[in-house]
Amino acid sequence: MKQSAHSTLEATTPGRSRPSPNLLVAHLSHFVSLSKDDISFLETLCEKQERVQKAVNLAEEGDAPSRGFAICRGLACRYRDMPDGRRQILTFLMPGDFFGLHAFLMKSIDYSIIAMTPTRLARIEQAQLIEIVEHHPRIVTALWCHTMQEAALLRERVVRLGRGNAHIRVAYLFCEFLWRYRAVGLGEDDTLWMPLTQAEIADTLGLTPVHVNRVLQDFRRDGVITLAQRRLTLHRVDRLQELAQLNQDYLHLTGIPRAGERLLERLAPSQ
Amino acid sequence: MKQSAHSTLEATTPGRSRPSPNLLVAHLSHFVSLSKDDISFLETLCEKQERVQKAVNLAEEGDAPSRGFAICRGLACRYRDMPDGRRQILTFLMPGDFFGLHAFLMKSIDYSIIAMTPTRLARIEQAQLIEIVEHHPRIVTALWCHTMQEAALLRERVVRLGRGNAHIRVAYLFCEFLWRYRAVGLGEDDTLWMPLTQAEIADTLGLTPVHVNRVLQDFRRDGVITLAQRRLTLHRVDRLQELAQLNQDYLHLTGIPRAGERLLERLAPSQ
DNA sequence: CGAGGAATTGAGTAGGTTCAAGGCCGGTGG
DNA sequence: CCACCGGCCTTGAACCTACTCAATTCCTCG
Repeated sequence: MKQSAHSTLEATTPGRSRPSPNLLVAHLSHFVSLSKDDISFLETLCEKQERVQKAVNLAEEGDAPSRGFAICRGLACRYRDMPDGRRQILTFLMPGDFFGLHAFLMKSIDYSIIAMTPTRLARIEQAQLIEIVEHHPRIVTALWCHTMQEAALLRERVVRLGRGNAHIRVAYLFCEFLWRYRAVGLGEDDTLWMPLTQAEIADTLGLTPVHVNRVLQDFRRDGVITLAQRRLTLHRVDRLQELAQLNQDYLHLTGIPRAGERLLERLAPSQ
Repeated sequence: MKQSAHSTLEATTPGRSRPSPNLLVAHLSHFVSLSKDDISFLETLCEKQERVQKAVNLAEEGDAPSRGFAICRGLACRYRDMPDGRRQILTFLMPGDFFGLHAFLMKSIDYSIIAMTPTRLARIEQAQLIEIVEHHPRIVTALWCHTMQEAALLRERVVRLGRGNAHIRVAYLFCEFLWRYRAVGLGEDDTLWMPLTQAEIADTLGLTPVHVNRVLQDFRRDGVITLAQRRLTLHRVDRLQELAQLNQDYLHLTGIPRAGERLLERLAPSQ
């Protein structure tokens, strides 16, 4: 029942006809359907984007959390440096992702954030956070869902690192990228932008660059992927997905259940 | 600056003189100071406790999320079964922990929960959740912090699984137990209740029972720990902590920063 | 006292690391 | 236009940590 639910990857966008061109809207709309007002608020957010070069640190371990951001373009990651010089990449921040909105509850953050490519982000000031909480309850709900999704992604990571071999881990990472890109309307077919170097993949999956390289060779030899010039094509997505042991909707994109909606309406009436 | 911050373990209870006998109160008080009203609400919650035997499943992967709970006594865990019969334990639910309160935002849960020992829990009905949101803003805030703490614990897990060898992982697990127990006022000295079997430790850390056994032998030989009859004593906590590469306050127990308090007051006035 | 789960120990194996060298490719400067 | 440089990728060989399989002992509990 559970383990066998490995069906084909689908870009599921329940309650939405087609993904919005604005990636924040596209992402959050998976969780809750937003009002016109919500949408235009998010679009306004994206008007003044900040450009950040590759390899620039957006935050450092130990910092007091500062303002929040939303990623409009590019790729960033949370990571942790180890005493011996190695590092572990924790999570990726992709277009449509938010971060730092809950961080004001912590005195310091336990990870650093770095831009892995040239990146554009929309800063979210306190004033705007307040505006969201006071006037955009559906965005608040969607951001909750976003937080739960992040936690779910971390759990998947733990499972792969704890019980998966190198091939499973790499397959998982590629599927994660494909699914998350599709969730915001990027990566139509099975080809996607994969800006990570093999060393960065290794840092993500707890492997060495050398071994990542060998796994990739295997996948290429088997005709499962093509990867060159930062473009990754997944032929045989089904095979990869099965290898990665991913089940449908692991991103929890199918919206909140009926009971949850009723409860929410009770807690925070939307109109 | 950051990496070298490995000082000695301390049971830090900022803003609170001594931990409350009620473990929910003790836990949440680390994040926000609760009012008398908040405290008596939590105490009332614990009056009708549900007893659950060892090895009983509290939830199954794929289930629609049901009611929430708080753990009053015992130990439970979230876990995931693998297709090949192995399993990965994701997180531990210890006395003072809450779960299922945000789950109503998801259509199904991606993990199972099982009681690892005889456990007592306080069920949290929807009505009570509503009461919390409407009348206990400080509890709401503390529950947010609790969620962030859970995410931080998952990140630590990823780091250990990704970049730590077996010794580091075991050392980390023991430190996590000690710190979390201390956070709710259990485990005064360096001795604590460790109900996990070696197989369960293995399932947590992505190892085999055999290898866990060998690591434990090493630690015993070096006089770092004593472990027998489910009682674990950490002599040389400092050594373990250094091995585990844990920095101070990784549980984020030192309360929310001033700026966060002001923001919260603005968003949800506490009186 | 018996039974079954848990812990322990040994020996052989394998997946991934380490170290090291060489090749590819894009960018830069003369 | 070409030569050089540096980052990234690739490949080989030796090594090592942790796994596998299997047998034995220890505990605990009925």
